[in-house]
Amino acid sequence: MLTQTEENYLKALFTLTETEEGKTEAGTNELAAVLNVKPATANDMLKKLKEKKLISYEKYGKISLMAAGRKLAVEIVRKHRLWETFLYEKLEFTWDEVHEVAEQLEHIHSPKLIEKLEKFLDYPQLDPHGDVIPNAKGEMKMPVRKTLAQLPVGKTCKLVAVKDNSASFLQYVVQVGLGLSSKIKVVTRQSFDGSLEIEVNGRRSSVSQKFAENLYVV
Amino acid sequence: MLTQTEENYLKALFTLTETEEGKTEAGTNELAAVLNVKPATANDMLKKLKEKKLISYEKYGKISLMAAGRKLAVEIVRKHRLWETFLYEKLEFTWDEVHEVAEQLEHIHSPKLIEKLEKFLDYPQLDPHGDVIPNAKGEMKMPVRKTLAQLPVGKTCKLVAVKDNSASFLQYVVQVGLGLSSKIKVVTRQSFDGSLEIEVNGRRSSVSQKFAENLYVV
DNA sequence: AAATATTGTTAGACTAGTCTAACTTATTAT
DNA sequence: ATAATAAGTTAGACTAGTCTAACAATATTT
Repeated sequence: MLTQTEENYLKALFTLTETEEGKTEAGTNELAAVLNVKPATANDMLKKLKEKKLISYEKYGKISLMAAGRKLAVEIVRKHRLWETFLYEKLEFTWDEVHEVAEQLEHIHSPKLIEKLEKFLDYPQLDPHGDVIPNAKGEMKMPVRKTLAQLPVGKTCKLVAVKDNSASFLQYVVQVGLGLSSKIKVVTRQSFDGSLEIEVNGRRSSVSQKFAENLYVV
Repeated sequence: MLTQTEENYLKALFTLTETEEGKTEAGTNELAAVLNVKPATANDMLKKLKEKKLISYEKYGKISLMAAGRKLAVEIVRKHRLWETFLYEKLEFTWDEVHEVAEQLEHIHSPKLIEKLEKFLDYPQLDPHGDVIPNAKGEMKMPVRKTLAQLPVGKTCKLVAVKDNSASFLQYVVQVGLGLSSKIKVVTRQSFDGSLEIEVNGRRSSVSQKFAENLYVV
């Protein structure tokens, strides 16, 4: 069985190599940065994970997950997102509070617990941030997602997810009056810089293109 | 903040010094035994916990919890019992399955999580084994508890807790047709050895005095 | 009270995970 | 194509938690 630390490395590699489109490899420094450790530390762990045949990696080369490693990583992501859903839906946690606690809960080992939790939550498809929850087989059906930046002027849409899950971004989102399932209307778009004027619950705000690109809508 | 290991030592000391009536101290070997480590290991940790002023302990002397250590221990017991209640009541875990998973969940650090979980469970007083759940202030109101062995012949009672929480005992309990809240009628008692004939859901069984002493009833 | 048994302690070693500091390889820019 | 920069690696050290083996103190038995 893996240690929590090993699990964290696999999860980080998963998000690093599968979140950004087309990317399938990561580097030592990059990995160390997201895990808040020094490159030397990450390097040691990479050797260990290679030894266990969970990643493929050669000295001075790029890192990628092997099938067994990816499977374990997906399992951890699944647990993380199910716990986030539990905290949000059953325990009244807010959007930006769930992540930190789920970081701990994702390391609880008990297949039965996750099965039962998923059932209790009635087999949710998306977590509170709108990210896909892998099913028990490790499959993630990726919905095609559109960002607010792509929506034509005049149209109304519903917020289903955010791309950036940092607490600072989430707090900004809340500040603009947005939450999951909020209705958003695009009032105007500046062709100069792509910034938008939007309307949420009758309240108008002006947001940058970058902001709009971080909001997934349907 | 304490490590999981430190938390486990405090919890073990708590159960060792407060579960048995009148006992307020423990020894190194005894502690090591319940934690499944060698006495040498426990000895190292005792020095560390003493350093942190969580226990009182002198070389070759007995061990007892100091106020700060006891408070932390109670907090862990509280978390353990709330999680057991959650697993049993919400996730359909059985009586004998909850403990193992709760051993992991009790180490999640988040005051808000425990507050909300307690509220979600509607402030339960007893866990699935009938043990008292300490409240947020760390108070445990100990109910006076009667065992089945003390019940007069002819009386009917309800099972609220068991003294021995070992999986083997719990499985035996289930075998006799008993569960939490089961109604039990004492049909006969042998004055020779204190053994009882009991009736549960119309089904009669004969049980030893020792068995009956491990069942708390109201 | 001496012998024996139990209980507790110490010293030294090991693993996992981390660090710093020095070094090597690869990439980029002039 | 060489110098500068970035990325990656190694060696050695540290902490936490564990072990074994040897030793010391305390308790028990005869």
